[in-house]
Amino acid sequence: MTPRRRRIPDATVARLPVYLQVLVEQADLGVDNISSEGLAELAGVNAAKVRKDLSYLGSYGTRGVGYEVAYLVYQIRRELGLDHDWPVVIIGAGNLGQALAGYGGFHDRGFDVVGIVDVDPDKVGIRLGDGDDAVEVRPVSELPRIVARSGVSIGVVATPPSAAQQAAEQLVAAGITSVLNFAPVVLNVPVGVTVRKVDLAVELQILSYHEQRRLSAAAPSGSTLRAVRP
Amino acid sequence: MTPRRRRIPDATVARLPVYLQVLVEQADLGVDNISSEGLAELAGVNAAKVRKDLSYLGSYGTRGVGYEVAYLVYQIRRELGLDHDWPVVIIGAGNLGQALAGYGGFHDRGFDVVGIVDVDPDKVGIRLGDGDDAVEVRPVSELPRIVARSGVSIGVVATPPSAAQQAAEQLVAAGITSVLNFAPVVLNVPVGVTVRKVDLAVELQILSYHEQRRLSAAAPSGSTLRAVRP
DNA sequence: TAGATTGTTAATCGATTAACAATC
DNA sequence: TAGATTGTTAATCGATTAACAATC
Repeated sequence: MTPRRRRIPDATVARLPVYLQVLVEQADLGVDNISSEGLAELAGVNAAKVRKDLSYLGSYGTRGVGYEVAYLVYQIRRELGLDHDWPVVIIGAGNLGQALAGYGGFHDRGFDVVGIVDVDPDKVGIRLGDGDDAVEVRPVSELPRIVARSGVSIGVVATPPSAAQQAAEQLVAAGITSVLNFAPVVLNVPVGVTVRKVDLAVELQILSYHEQRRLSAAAPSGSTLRAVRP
Repeated sequence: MTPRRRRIPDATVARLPVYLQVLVEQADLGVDNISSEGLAELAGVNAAKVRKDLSYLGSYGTRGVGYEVAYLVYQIRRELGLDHDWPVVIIGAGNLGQALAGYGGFHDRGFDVVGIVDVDPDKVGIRLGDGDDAVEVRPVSELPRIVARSGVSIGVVATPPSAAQQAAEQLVAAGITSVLNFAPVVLNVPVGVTVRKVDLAVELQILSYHEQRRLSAAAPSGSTLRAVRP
């Protein structure tokens, strides 16, 4: 009854997809072996971190030689659960929802948008994406059926902020256990449901902070840009 | 010549926009004062963290009372450089670039898309967004002019992965100092340029990992879902 | 064997949290 | 004054990194 493998640190889990991406690229270039130093360089991290991260997966390298690219790709994919495709459902077919449904980057990396739903009857029926991967916007009432039919466990919230909490509840009620939230609100979900949040404006706000610092670093010390204290 | 303020930890900078979002919401609801406990609850973190984070900005609370919402909004905005709008330019007018240019969430939070460029002549001329904020796709050759005219310092890379590095170089050459990268590649930029990366598929991959764990936790110990070791 | 590179240990660093004196 | 809540200290935890023995 002991777990087969210790928990992998969050920080490592977040980097594994980056290593995977780099390794797949190298495999395509015909590279068979790579050292922690080489992988680190390409992934933009340091070599000790690469070795430590990979050591959580097991001892898959060869001392004096490095790591076999194809084998490492296989192991990282297996660890992340990427050895099979994942169906995904999107709730909210506005600007962003439509772009996500039509975004090839998901399908390319093993995620199939099997459904997109919206409350707005005017949006229902719109076809998004192309070829085999095209989906049609359906009413929210069909969410449970879509989830049940396709065995979806990952849902994407792409509604306006005011509708996001209800959307999340509808996803959870339909059986979704992982949520990717694009709405700028904090979602409340039952324990056991995993939420990740991507707030596009927040990313810009953080860049704004860095730009701001750059400006004040550049400003002369007697600058008029001084902070105002009450 | 000493810096007016110690550096704020990255983890804190990443949370400030969340506090800001919650505080603006509360201000709209007519709430004047909030305790670290209340803000923590709404932001989904713990109260000690809120107090520590806010303490990096200064001592803006009142013991026994809490924080004045409006004043905290003002201070966080000032710290993040959000006391004025920021112009933003997008390179790449595919699916994602078009969605970002038309995405109201940027403008709502103080970011103006002042230009979007693409190498594809077929894309040039497409109008995106609506009303005052509409922009027209322009050729990449106009990038330097757009940056110079609008004083843009933040650029968004929304090209396919194969074009992303060159796109980043064009942004930097045009004078951009902060880059938001949506392409699934590691960008190489000169020191001094800040890059943040948002990889939509990576977010799904991390959720995939959590789903995978959920499955193997649920599977009986003699399950056929056992990992294959060589 | 000599050279290279992993996997792991131990040191360091940074972030989180509990606890509480300060103070409204 | 009594109750509430901040701001800060100190303890804890987790992540990063350097260093090096193990080993190909």
